[in-house]
Amino acid sequence: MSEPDGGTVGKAMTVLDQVANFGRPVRFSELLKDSDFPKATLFRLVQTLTQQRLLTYDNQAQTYLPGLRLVQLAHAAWAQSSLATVAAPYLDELAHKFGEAVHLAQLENGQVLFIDKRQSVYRFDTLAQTGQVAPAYCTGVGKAILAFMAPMERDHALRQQAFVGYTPTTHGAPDSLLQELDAIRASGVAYDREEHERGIISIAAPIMSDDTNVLGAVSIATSTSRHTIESLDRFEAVLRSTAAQIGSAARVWRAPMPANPSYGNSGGENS
Amino acid sequence: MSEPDGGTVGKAMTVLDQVANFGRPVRFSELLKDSDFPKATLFRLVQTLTQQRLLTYDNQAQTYLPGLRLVQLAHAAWAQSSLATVAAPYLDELAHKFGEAVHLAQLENGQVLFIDKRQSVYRFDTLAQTGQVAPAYCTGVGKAILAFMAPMERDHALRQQAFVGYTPTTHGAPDSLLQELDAIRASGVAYDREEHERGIISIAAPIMSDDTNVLGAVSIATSTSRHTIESLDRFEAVLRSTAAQIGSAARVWRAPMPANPSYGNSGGENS
DNA sequence: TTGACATGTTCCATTATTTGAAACATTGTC
DNA sequence: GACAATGTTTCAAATAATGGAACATGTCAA
Repeated sequence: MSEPDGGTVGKAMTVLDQVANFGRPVRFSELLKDSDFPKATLFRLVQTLTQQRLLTYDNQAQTYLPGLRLVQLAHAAWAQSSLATVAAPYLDELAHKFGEAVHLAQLENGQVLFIDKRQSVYRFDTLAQTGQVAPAYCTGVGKAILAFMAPMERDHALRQQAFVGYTPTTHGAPDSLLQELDAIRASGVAYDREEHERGIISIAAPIMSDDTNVLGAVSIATSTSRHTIESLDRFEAVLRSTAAQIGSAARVWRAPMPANPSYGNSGGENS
Repeated sequence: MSEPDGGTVGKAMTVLDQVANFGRPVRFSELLKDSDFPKATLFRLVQTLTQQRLLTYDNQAQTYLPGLRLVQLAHAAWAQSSLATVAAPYLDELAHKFGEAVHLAQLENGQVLFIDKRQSVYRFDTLAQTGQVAPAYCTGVGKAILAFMAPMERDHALRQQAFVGYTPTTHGAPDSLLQELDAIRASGVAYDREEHERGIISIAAPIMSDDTNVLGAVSIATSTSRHTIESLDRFEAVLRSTAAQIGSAARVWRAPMPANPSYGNSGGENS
């Protein structure tokens, strides 16, 4: 981690993230304490963000909060993300069929981002909510995605994992994870064996846009009070076929657009 | 409104909005055609946004889309917006009790922003989804909020209304709307008489944090095939009491935070 | 009341970033 | 092969961001 910023926009985003991560109304001085920016600079950044309605200022309590404009923008991002809209009916079906929690996730900057979810009829709540992020190395959806990524991208993603031990079963290092990813690639499904949250297990399948391209993953999550890892296999067949259906639906959805067919582009991030 | 921008961040946000409003993958040249920015400037703005993952670049199709980082940020905004989290159980209750669609909205920059919703059991879909925006002057929630705003703020908001005629019953000018707002203030509830969408009607109640401060509004929306404006009154009592409950819940929720009791702050916008 | 302290806001000369016309590069088309 | 369209880079000039320090405001203790 050297300098992910550089431009003014980057600095503004750093501050925005900072406020978002506080998870509660935050004072200017609190931000200042946590920030590398000098007082005057931070002040103007916060002011700019507030003007843009990316932050909200509560002048009763003199605190800042992430602004609602973000919710508005996110709707556009969500609606246009190929997966979310396409997958919705399939998630409904899965949730309805089994009554368990269903999650749809994509990888975003090395982390699992939950794009959509369906609640279990049993109303216990996993942490996951739309828009939330979780580590990739210790979630079912995360491992399902990692397993089917192109080796180069996967390595990049693996280097972003923190390998914090949330529970006794959490992977503590890349080695054991890599081994499991091989197994996942062979079997086609990934399990979360209480690796992130004690008492929560899941089975996840990757969503492929084609043989080599993973878009995201679906999972069925439940609690150890109702299922064991073994009994999750009851869901496997339907889960896999649903993931496959979502994949092809996404492929079709993407098709209308190209205008210039075929391209010989070989990887390469921009800048 | 001449130039809401000025800073670099403002310009970047303009571009981000532009991409979001396209509602589909968009090429650089399309953005350029629609933009006041010179080519090189726009190019660098788009590049910056992409680096920040506020935009996603599909180098297959050479198109830009709003980035998933927005979804992540929006979750923070949503979870911390006093209303959304506080109101959730009440929305559940309303939806369960009547089986009709329930909407929770706030005013954001003169527009109605849907913060949360519950689906009707009848599965007809109104336009509203979380994160979507709608005009204030022709929706139940919008009018409920406008009616209870402080006069100065209301005037400001009214000047932001476009008064487009979506249907025959849409208000075409401020005059008739103002009259209705008086009536709403007197009665405590607002109706949408197919003003935004033909066939969709709703009854809405404001959510007040105290006698003079409106936070948002809740509504029950249905279709003309199941209800008339008159039969919506069946919901009025429960809707009003729910709105009141959400209001006091929000008040309590805000209380825990201060740390330094009492404050003699008298208004004053910043900047 | 007074003074010390913490927090938040503004100034302004300096510095660094952004700007954009024009040149360049790449790809698709006739 | 020349042409057109789209996307990318360059570089001096214009602009915006910077941050140390001064200022303002409110808080608290003596």
